Amino acid sequence: MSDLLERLRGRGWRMTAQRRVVAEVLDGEHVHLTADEVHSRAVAKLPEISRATVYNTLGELVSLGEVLEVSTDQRAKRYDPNAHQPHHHLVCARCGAIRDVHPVGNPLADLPDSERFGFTVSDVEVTYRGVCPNCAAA
Amino acid sequence: MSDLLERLRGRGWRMTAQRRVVAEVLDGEHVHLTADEVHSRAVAKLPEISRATVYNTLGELVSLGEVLEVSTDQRAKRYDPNAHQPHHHLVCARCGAIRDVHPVGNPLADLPDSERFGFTVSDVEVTYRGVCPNCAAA
DNA sequence: CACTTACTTTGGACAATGTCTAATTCGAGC
DNA sequence: GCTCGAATTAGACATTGTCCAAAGTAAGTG
Ligand SMILES: [Mn+2]
Ligand SMILES: [Mn+2]
Ligand SMILES: [Zn+2]
Ligand SMILES: [Zn+2]
Repeated sequence: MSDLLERLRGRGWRMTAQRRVVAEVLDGEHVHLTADEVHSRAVAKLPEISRATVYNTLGELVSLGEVLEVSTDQRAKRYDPNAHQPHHHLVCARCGAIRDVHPVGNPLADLPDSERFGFTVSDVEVTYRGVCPNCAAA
Repeated sequence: MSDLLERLRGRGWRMTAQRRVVAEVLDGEHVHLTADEVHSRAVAKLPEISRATVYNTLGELVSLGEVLEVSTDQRAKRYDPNAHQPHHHLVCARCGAIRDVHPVGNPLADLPDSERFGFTVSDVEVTYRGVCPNCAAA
């Protein structure tokens, strides 16, 4: 994660204990935390960090393109540090577990012109749903 | 829409003015209204209908499989009467316009076993994003 | 190192969306 | 027309997120 912090400092980001902690919490693979989850974990490392700062920092990381906002359910937005490799998501319908996945082919090509209604289509977002091995065993 | 009302009556649905109005509001193609929008339009036809009833009725229609809940943005859920023909969505990033689309091929087949993490994958949801002709012209 | 200043953080008010409940009303079968 | 279980209602409450004015601080300057 010092990669990320270095890059951010290079972009003129003022470094604070709060921002360092948020960046630390977001480290890892298949990480898709809600703002509230980020806040809880951040508080464990820096008890005085406020909810507003977590929201501010997440918003900035998204603006900078260093974190993605994903919404796999209609509850809270989730924050995804895997911003530099395009991917989609596989979600367990029972427990909510989320994995990053890389389907083959280009889903954009699957939308015929006759189904584009004159839109300029530039992006596609795919969410697979199913049951994870843990939940299937239970 | 009397199709829908007939079907619902057949399923033992008690018919009320409120439910009739909600069903009327949801009639049409490419309809994807929020609960609040449904409420506004319902109030225009039946001024005393309450917010709670709109939420209740929409929830029941979803449970009955007569209306789909779609979330194309991370704001409010949208309610879609086109529940009997599987489809995906094309969304204008500027104005939020939503069209029903039918991509070719089976997107489920595009997810290799090596990318399934042991999940039993049963469903996929695709959202295309772009700019609609109206917004492109402006 | 101390100073300065613009940037950051903070608590709490506020907003948007949705859920729940207890009291009242009502549809529809008899 | 009655009756009764089902539906409606207003409003309290919950969750998620935004905004603001006041206080604190990172980091460049000399
Ligand atoms: Mn991801
Ligand atoms: Mn639709
Ligand atoms: Zn699971
Ligand atoms: Zn548009």
